[in-house]
Amino acid sequence: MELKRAAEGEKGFEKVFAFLRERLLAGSLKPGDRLISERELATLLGVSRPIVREALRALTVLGIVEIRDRIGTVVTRPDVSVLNDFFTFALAQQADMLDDVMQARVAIECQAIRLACERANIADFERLQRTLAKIGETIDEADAGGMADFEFHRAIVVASHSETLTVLHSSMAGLLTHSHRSRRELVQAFPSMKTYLIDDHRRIFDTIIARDPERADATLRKHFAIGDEYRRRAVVGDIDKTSDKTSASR
Amino acid sequence: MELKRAAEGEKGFEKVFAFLRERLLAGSLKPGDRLISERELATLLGVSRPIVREALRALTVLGIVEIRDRIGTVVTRPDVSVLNDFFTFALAQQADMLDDVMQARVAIECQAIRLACERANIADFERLQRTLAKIGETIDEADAGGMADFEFHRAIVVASHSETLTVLHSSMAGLLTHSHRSRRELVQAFPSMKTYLIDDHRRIFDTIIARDPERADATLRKHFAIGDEYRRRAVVGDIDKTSDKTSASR
DNA sequence: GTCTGATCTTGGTCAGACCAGTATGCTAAC
DNA sequence: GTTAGCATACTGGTCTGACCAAGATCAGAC
Repeated sequence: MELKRAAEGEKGFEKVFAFLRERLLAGSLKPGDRLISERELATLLGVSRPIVREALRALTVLGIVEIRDRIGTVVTRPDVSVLNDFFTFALAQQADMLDDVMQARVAIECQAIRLACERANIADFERLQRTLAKIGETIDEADAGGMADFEFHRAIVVASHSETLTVLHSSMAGLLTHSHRSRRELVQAFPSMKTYLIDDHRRIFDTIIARDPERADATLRKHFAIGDEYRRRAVVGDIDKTSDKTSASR
Repeated sequence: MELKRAAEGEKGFEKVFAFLRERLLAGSLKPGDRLISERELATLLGVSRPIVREALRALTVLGIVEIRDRIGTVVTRPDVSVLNDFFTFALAQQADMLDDVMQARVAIECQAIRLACERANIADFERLQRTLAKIGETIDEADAGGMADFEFHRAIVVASHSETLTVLHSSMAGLLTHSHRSRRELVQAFPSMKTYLIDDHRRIFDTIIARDPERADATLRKHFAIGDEYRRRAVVGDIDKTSDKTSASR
């Protein structure tokens, strides 16, 4: 009695969701397809329209389907925003997870740069070149600089031509931009950092151009390690001249 | 009559969802908290109950909230299953994504093993030891063997003591178990694989014991590469003696 | 003090209705 | 014959009000 999985014992929402999931997974519903109307779906499955809407809304947040006002519901290509939403919520409730996410970010990027070495094309190189130049131009600006930094790293991931890696990386973007920005705020504190930021990114770029996965990975990893070191030094109070900067943004 | 169209431009579902998201992200709604009833929420936000249910259902599939029948809606700790669902759907519609996910898996695990070298404790070592032994014991069984293989790799990630990495890794678990299993089916085809499976995992284990991140990463990476190679060879028809095995499971 | 049952509340669901635009087809004008 | 125009049948978006089943609660009986 407790498990009525046998028949169509599922009730309401589950029934509709299962019905749609089945078609989706089986492939009889492919991206671009238009679902039958909510009303039809309701009568077809013997449930009310609000229930159907619940199921459709569920699929919407999963990025599988898109409800278009007055048009209909269409199957979409799986979207990134789901992971984005999830991480946003998940991290909001566990702030200590930020350091953890950084680790995941390192993981993603190091793998991405390996793939980038193999798969990057001219367009990717150009994008990397552009973003690299941007880093040099915005070296003295916290916001723009942080953005440029992020764009460069994103370009690496994009160059991996891996949808999954890109998705994972961008889903952490929101959290990472902050770290990029705060790193830039340290530039004024550590003059040496200016060199580090420019040269290091340049070195990373070179490894991709050279298509040397091992060296790319190692260089990128070192890049992160040095960044950590700077941040650590800042935390322990190695800064004196720009204490206003750091305190202001915290 | 149309109250609040002016203020909160969002309509219906968006309004409720935004309202809840705000509280969730701000932290005023923490895991374990019970939300106000659907009816109250409806009147509070000036929408109908079905709309509120849509929003709650959306949060449910995101694993942020749990609707308990006749009890209420409570905030839960973000769950991995969302990612699982997502990948399942995403994969069904883009089969080529599997290879992509494998790359992400490699990324996660290689980062995890590095952390594991630093952070693994006695309990982690014991778990690794246990799962390693299991691999040897179940070397001739496809199902149990695949499971043991997976458990070992999971133990590595767990030993990294990184929540995020663990979450990401297990979210791909559903897909990976299949790959683990199919790999095991190749054991009969390639006698040499038996050695590969046992010795290679042993080597990986040793690197963690030695707390040598670089070697661990490299060894694990090579492990995956060899696995890929076996799979590639199987695909191109390098198997002759056990064609029944492979055709049966496909 | 404990047990029991009525009542309140909660989620789960339904039916029917209205609105606002879209899509379509049919008519009427050119 | 072609096309401009409009009526109509859709679609999603939403609301109202209602009923059910079962957990939660508390008053009253024992």
